[in-house]
Amino acid sequence: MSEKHEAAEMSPAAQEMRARHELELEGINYFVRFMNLLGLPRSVGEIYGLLYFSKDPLSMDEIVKRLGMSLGSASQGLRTLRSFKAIRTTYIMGDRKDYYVAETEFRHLIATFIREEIMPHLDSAGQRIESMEQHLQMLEDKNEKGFLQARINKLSRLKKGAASVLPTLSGLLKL
Amino acid sequence: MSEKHEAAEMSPAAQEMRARHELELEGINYFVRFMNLLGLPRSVGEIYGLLYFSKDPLSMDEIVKRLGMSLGSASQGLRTLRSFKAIRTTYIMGDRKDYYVAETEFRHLIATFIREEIMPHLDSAGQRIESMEQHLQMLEDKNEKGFLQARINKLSRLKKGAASVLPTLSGLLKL
DNA sequence: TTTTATTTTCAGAAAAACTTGAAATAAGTC
DNA sequence: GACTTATTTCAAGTTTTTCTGAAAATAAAA
Repeated sequence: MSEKHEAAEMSPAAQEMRARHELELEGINYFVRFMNLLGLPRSVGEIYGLLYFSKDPLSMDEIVKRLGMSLGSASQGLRTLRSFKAIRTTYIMGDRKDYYVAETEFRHLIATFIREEIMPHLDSAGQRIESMEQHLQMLEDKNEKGFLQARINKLSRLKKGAASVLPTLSGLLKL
Repeated sequence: MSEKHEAAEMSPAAQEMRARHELELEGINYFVRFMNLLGLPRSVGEIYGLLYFSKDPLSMDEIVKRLGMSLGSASQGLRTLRSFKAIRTTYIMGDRKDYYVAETEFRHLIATFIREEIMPHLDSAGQRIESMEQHLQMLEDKNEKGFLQARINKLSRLKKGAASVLPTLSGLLKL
C-alpha cells in the first residue's frame, strides 16, 4: 500500500498544494449538494463551486479544463446559473472570451430561485384549484360536495400561505 | 371529429360522473406536482392525491386498481408517505387489510420533511465547512487565505441562517 | 399445522435526466 | 467579405431514477 499520501512524507510545499486541492474539492462538493437540494444537476453545482472559490474570473474553456466536463454541459450550466443570477459576466479588455464570477450574495440567488422556479408553480396551482371548484359545482350530493369543498379550501389556504411566506423567506435570510 | 365530449349531448347523470372524474384527476395532478417539487416520484403524489380526495379509507389493492399502478410502486409509495407522516393507517374490524387515510394537516407533513430531509443535509454541510477550515490552516499566502476565509465564513452564515429559519417555517404556515 | 390473504422485496425493464461532442451559429479580426 | 475563435444547440449515448411483477416473507384464519 502506497504511503505517498501521508503528510509526514511530503515536503511543506507539497502539503500546501494538497491542502489547496482538498479545499477546492470540498468546496465544489458543497455546492454540488446544495444545488442538488434545489433540483439542479451536478454540473451546475460544480461550476458554481469552482467560481465561488476562485479569486479570478474564469472563462468557459478554463472551467471545462479544470472540471473535466464537456463544452455542452458547461454552456448549459452557465446558462442556468446566469438565469438564476448566481453568476455574472465580466469583460476583460482585449479578450473576446466571456469571463464569469460568482455572485456571492445568496439572498439574490434564493430570491431569484423563488421568483422564477417556485412562484410559477403556485400560479398554476391556483388555476388548478379554480378548475376543481368549477367541476365541484356540477355535483349534486350535498354530503360529497361539502367534503370536497373543505379539502379544496384547505389546498387553497396552503397555496395562499406559501405565496405569502416564500417571498418573505429571502428577506429573512439577511446573510 | 367525435362530439361525445360536448356537455350538451350528455345526460345530467353522465355530466356529473364526468365532473367527478375530472375533479379527481385535477386533484391527483395537483399533488403529483407538489410532491415533485419536494423531489418525490410521481407515484407518491398520485397515491397521496387519491387519498386526500377520498372520503373513505382505501386499501392498497384499491389504490392499485384505481391508479393502475403496480403493487411494488404502491407498497413503496405508501412506505414513503408513512415515513413523512403524510398518511395514517386505520383498522377496519373484521378485515385484515390495512386501510389508509390522508393526513390533511400540511404543517405536520412539512415539518417532517424539513426535519428528515433537509436538516441532515445541513448537518453534513456543517462538517464539510469544518473540514474546509482545517485545510485552510495549511495555506501560507495571507492574501489567498483571507479571500478563502471570507468565502467560507459566508457559507457558514448561510448554513446557520437556514438552520434557524427552516424550523420556523413550518410554524409560520399555520394552515 | 396448513391454507389463504396481504404486504414487502428485489432483479430486470422502462422512463427520465444528464452529459457528450460534433455541427451550426454567432461574434470578433484582418 | 473571408477567416478565426468562442458559444450554443441538439441528436445520440450514458447514467440514474422509477416502475413492474413475480417470488419471498409475513400475518391471519381455518
